[in-house]
Amino acid sequence: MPVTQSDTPILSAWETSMIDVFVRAAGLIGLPRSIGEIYGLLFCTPKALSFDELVERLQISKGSVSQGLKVLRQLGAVKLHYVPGSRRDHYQPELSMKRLVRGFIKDQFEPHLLSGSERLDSIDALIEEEGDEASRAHARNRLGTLRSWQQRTRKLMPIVMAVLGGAKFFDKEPTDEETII
Amino acid sequence: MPVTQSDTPILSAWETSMIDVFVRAAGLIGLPRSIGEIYGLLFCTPKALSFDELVERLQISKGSVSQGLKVLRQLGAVKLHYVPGSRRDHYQPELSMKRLVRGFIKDQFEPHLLSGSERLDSIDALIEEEGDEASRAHARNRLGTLRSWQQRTRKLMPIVMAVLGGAKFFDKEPTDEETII
DNA sequence: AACTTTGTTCAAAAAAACTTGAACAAAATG
DNA sequence: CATTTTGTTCAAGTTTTTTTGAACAAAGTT
Repeated sequence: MPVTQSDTPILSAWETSMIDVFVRAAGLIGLPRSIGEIYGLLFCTPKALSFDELVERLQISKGSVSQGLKVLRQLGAVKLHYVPGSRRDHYQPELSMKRLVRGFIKDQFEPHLLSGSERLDSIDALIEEEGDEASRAHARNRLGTLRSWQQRTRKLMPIVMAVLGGAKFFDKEPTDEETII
Repeated sequence: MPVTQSDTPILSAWETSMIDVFVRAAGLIGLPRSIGEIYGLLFCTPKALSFDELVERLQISKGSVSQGLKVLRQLGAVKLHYVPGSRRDHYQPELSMKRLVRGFIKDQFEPHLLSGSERLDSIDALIEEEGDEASRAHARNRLGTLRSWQQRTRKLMPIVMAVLGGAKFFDKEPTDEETII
């Protein structure tokens, strides 16, 4: 008889499905599968989970869990939860969409926007080395378009955060507030 | 003497830098380098470019250009531009940020949101197979959170589009309108 | 202090994504 | 209709990203 994984399934059907949702969502924003799995399982589970429990229930390596939790902590997507009588770190998911989005923007988006501004300035300089004035004029014009896109993106962020924060500037129907914002 | 690529550089310094900006931006939204290069070069160039010109100036394969343009067309990020007296297709970049963002959302985002709704419904069913009521209650609660996130994401999109459309709901200082919206 | 527990690091392996180029299809030209 | 032009497709090759697991560090126990 061949060695099978285990007789008791480690994840229930609904947990597997819900984790799948998070794996896909992770892919959508450019994060690896394992990170989706970790956050997903934490999201499914009522109590805080330890490092080992994540390794065992998800059947992924310690390395993946370690690096995955590191990223999730950086993003503010998981919180350390002290469990009396245990030396292990226990983790709970951040459930506030606003905080999740803010963490993602701060960590993955803003840095690129910032370095983008500097790059645009250096392109500005390069354009002046261009041969004829007609070319320079066109190049400057396009650079201007790019700068306007950057500005608009920057203005958008606070608005997004405001909307996620529960402000209902544009709501047509009232939202039910039984769940966490 | 070894064979060098060419004596005349195919791209100027500012073009290379600006294309680099688009390559990074492409990476940020999960699109391959080659697509960033193609859109970037079109963005830099005053006149419409043909398939062959893209292959030659970017020094990438026909396959990459073909597939890249296919995706860019789907996204509405490039437009076919008829050039009299030429059988070749010529391409120009979409310069409206609003249209670019709409194309991206419609093509890459909405489908996932939609299929997401169906998935959530099927999870709902799976939850009822769960053993004890306490577990089911928690699972339902989390599913509710997920649904609220989805709703909020959906509500956000029209607001984003409105802001990019030039509406200035939240502006503090007036924007200069010399460049394309 | 020796041992155990807990978690991190990082080189190598595996998997996924991207690019290439040759073969092919479609349409225009002579 | 044979030929050339133009662009697509897709299997194979390349590069990048992700995962693994063994070695290691840090801190707690006995």
